[in-house]
Amino acid sequence: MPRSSTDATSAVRKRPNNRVVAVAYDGLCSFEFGVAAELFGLARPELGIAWYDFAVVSVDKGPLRMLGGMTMKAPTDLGAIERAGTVVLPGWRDTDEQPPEALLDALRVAHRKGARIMSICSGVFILAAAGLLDGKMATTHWRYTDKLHSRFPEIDVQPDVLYVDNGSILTSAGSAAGIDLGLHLIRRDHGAHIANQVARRLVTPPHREGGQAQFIVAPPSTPQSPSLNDTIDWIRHHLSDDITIDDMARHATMSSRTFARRFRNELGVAPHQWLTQQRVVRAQELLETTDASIDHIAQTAGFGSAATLRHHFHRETMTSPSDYRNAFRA
DNA sequence: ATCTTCGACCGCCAAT
DNA sequence: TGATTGGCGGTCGAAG
Repeated sequence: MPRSSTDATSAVRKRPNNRVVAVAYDGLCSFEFGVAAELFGLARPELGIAWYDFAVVSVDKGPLRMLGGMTMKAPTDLGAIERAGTVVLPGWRDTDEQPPEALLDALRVAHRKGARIMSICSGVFILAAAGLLDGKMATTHWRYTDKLHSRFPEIDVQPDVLYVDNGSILTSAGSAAGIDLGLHLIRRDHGAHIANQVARRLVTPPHREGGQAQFIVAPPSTPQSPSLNDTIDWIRHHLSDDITIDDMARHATMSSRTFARRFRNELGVAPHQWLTQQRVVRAQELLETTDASIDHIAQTAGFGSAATLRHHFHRETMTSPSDYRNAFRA
């Protein structure tokens, strides 16, 4: 699994800059913008924590036309981008149009000052134009991957992933993958428990919640078969048991070879690898919400020993279980 | 740190 | 004819 430079300690960052700025423009992609507003702009008092401070900045003077025929207004002070902790690029109106230099400058400054920048769908072309993706892995909507690759050959385009996390530069595929990437960021900031509550409010499919892998592979390209979904639910309810591929295949009433193949096609990871990711997520939740010992959590999450838990935990999150607990259970 | 064992994964291919 | 299935075996990595 490819790994690239990342701010591995982001999970234990001390005083996060929680200002999130979404970049609007004439011809705004309404859905992608809506994803950003919903995830970061909706007040969530029920979580009992300080949520993000969400703002919108436009590169064009209003009124801005939005996809769907509405118009909106937004302030145009691009300085807000340079002060943001997180910048969201919710698409771009035309992948062939060079974004305004003022915007690219603001993004470069923000990046230099440590801000995270995430793109949804065609928003990746803005990051690319700013040169912030050179030598890095990135993704976008499958309709644009070829164009992105030919226009920016120095970018390592990943066509088959939901999103790519380079630490401070994050890109996501088709519109809805922006939700997955946003949840991934929220998980980095606030832990799996909070992120799962947000996901539940959004009613997104649970198996897309994933772990903290930097690299989440493609969503289903074929219609999901009901038996596979049933089996996935079954596995999620039996994480603490010893489950082999044969057990899974038997539950799905398929041969193990066919099960493994179908599983990989639909979820993008091999069955056991996915199982391990789910177990790490379970361990994260237990670390955040209980005072149980690491040993006990390891057993409950289905790992044979605390050493095994630590091994996989570190691989997925780049931190140790106890550091993780300290960061999210203050 | 190193070794052994065992299961997972995946390419290949024949059968359906 | 093309797509799907499932068995085989080599390789790799996890677990202890």
